[in-house]
Amino acid sequence: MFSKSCEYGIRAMIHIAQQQETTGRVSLKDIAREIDSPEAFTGKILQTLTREGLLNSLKGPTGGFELAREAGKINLAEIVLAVDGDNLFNGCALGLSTCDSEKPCPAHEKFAIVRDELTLMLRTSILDEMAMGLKNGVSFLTR
Amino acid sequence: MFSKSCEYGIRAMIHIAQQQETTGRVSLKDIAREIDSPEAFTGKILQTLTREGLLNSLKGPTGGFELAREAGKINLAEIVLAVDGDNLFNGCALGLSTCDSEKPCPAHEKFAIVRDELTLMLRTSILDEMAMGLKNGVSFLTR
DNA sequence: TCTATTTCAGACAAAAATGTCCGCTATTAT
DNA sequence: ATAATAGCGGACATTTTTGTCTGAAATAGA
Repeated sequence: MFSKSCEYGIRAMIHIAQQQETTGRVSLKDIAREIDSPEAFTGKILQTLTREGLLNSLKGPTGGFELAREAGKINLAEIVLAVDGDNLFNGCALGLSTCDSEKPCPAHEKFAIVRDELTLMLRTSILDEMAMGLKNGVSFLTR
Repeated sequence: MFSKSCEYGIRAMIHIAQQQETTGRVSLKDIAREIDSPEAFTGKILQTLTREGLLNSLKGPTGGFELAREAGKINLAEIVLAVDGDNLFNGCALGLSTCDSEKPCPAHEKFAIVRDELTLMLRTSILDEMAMGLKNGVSFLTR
């Protein structure tokens, strides 16, 4: 569904949202440890998220990452788009480049419905709600 | 969403379903040409589908592939499962190995709903209906 | 200023997915 | 029988994804 990079990216964003409320900026080392991901590789993904405007970063001691906007205004769809691009949202399920409602593939109609629901679900999955769940012990990020 | 292998596999199965009604067995060469896929690679995927019991194959002149069951009794979920495995149906959206309703990831609840709908959509996408759409010019497999 | 810390950038490495090639086997037709 | 055809199996090649390493740049604190 999502690439490994995207999985790490989402987990990192949720962790940052939950962590920065109490401790401010979060370091790569802390993030990688908490979400159980390879540190250097996660660094690359956080760079991407920073370039895409979803994170701010600061170098040096006390440096680290923080959300570029408040956690109530960032949703999963943005993160997926930033890391994996728009293929999940726009691409044909069967990989056809010409598939649209004018010239649909055999799965187009049914697939469009599910994809729209997936898109909606991602757009309505807000970081602060997920961070809240983590804090309350309702959900977990441990593998 | 699906791997390239899976996209080719689905397109091949739909083409076979539509083609075999009139011409019987369908050759790899014909399939690869019609669904615009690399021939040798597609051959590997058809071997998998044959091993998984979704296709029958026959060697030699007049050989080729045919559906192992009638097209009305094969759905997309079976093809996806045969080629890509069960990760799409069972795996955690964030890649956590421990994620379930007991110890859910922050996206578990919302994601489960969409995934169930995707599963249902795949189960109710039947080969003969899609083959029909192709034959009637309602849908297309050309890239 | 000097040092320690932390992110950034680019090169490099390993693994997985995608794709190719070739000889073998089974089957059909002559 | 023999030749031609078409799928099978395994090795090999390429590309993409995933992951690592190193040195540079920026920043904070002593």
